[in-house]
Amino acid sequence: MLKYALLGLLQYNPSTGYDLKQFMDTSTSNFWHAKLSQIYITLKALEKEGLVTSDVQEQTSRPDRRVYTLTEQGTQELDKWLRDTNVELPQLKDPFLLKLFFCARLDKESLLVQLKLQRDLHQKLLNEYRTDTKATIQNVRENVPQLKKDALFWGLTLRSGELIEEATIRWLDEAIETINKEI
Amino acid sequence: MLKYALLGLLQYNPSTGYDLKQFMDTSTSNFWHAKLSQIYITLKALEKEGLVTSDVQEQTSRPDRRVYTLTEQGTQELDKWLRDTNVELPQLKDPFLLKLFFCARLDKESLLVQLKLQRDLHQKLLNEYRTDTKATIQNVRENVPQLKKDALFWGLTLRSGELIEEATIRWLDEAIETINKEI
DNA sequence: TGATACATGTAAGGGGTTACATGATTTC
DNA sequence: GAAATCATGTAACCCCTTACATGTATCA
Repeated sequence: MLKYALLGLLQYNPSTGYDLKQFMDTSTSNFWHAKLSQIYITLKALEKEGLVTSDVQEQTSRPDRRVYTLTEQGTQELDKWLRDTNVELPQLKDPFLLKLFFCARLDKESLLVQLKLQRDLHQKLLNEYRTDTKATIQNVRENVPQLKKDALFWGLTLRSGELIEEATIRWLDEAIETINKEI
Repeated sequence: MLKYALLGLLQYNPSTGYDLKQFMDTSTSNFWHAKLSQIYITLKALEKEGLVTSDVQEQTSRPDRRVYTLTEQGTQELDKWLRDTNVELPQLKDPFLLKLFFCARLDKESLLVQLKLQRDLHQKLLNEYRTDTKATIQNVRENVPQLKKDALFWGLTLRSGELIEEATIRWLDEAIETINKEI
């Protein structure tokens, strides 16, 4: 799947692994993330498959940059993936919910501390979505005409994050209330 | 993390790997899942760590059952994990959102088909939560007094699923409308 | 007659994390 | 003087998925 994230990002600009990591961290991190080491490995594999090419830009005081470019074949692979319908739901893994499932063993105070901390973290993320992320996308929409349509879709994924964070915060408030009443 | 899922489930009953798989599929699958092969491997590792013990129950017309039991040390490990506060948000990976991020490349019709299919899948899951899953938990709450407190927490994780599915469906409706209007 | 449930496991390979290695430049 | 930024990569390890291997009993 990282494969497609990289192909997708490379359609905008030829980039180094380092660039792609930065871009992911500020755009897809909400629903997709990767470590630099894995990005380098995957880029190498994509080149072997002929989906990207790379050339080295020499630098003096920095390590040389290996810049990857999407090939025609890579573009086709990306399009094929986009058309291929997801017929299943994402199988998410959420360590916090797993823990909560077994929390009958835990004392009330620790429990409330953990729920409130999660609430804070989600609230912070939601605020970030509503300010920074929103502004970044708005900026592209207004100032980079050739990415206007892309920005619409980025906005949809952002809106998903916003609605899910709102729901999560409401749930945590409800859970805190339940615990306070019933334990 | 699967480690803790298994320790947590074993607190209720000594079980085989097969049993644990069944149990996970009907209780935690919403936020944690695993393949049988991985469960067998992890149980073996837990036994090596001294967190569970196993004994074999011979059967005639079926393969023998290897029944795992939580040890005192295992119980302590589980409690330690429960008390250990999650100071970060879950790093979720959602292939559908990743794809949507790049969907400016896709034609409107395919796009709408994919969004509507996702909507159906999420609606089905939500219905399941509201009927089957809810009933199962309610049943334990009313008929198994020693698990009444546990059932409260199971209910909280179910409620999280319900709220998130509702939010997701609302988001998909909104997205479909946006696409219809703006593309 | 074929699928499903029961029941356990191994092997190969993919994907991901953490740690290690290097090293100049810029910023605090 | 220390930390962050830029920049690439390897190695070890862990977790997970898919496929393979085995075999009876029951249900449709």
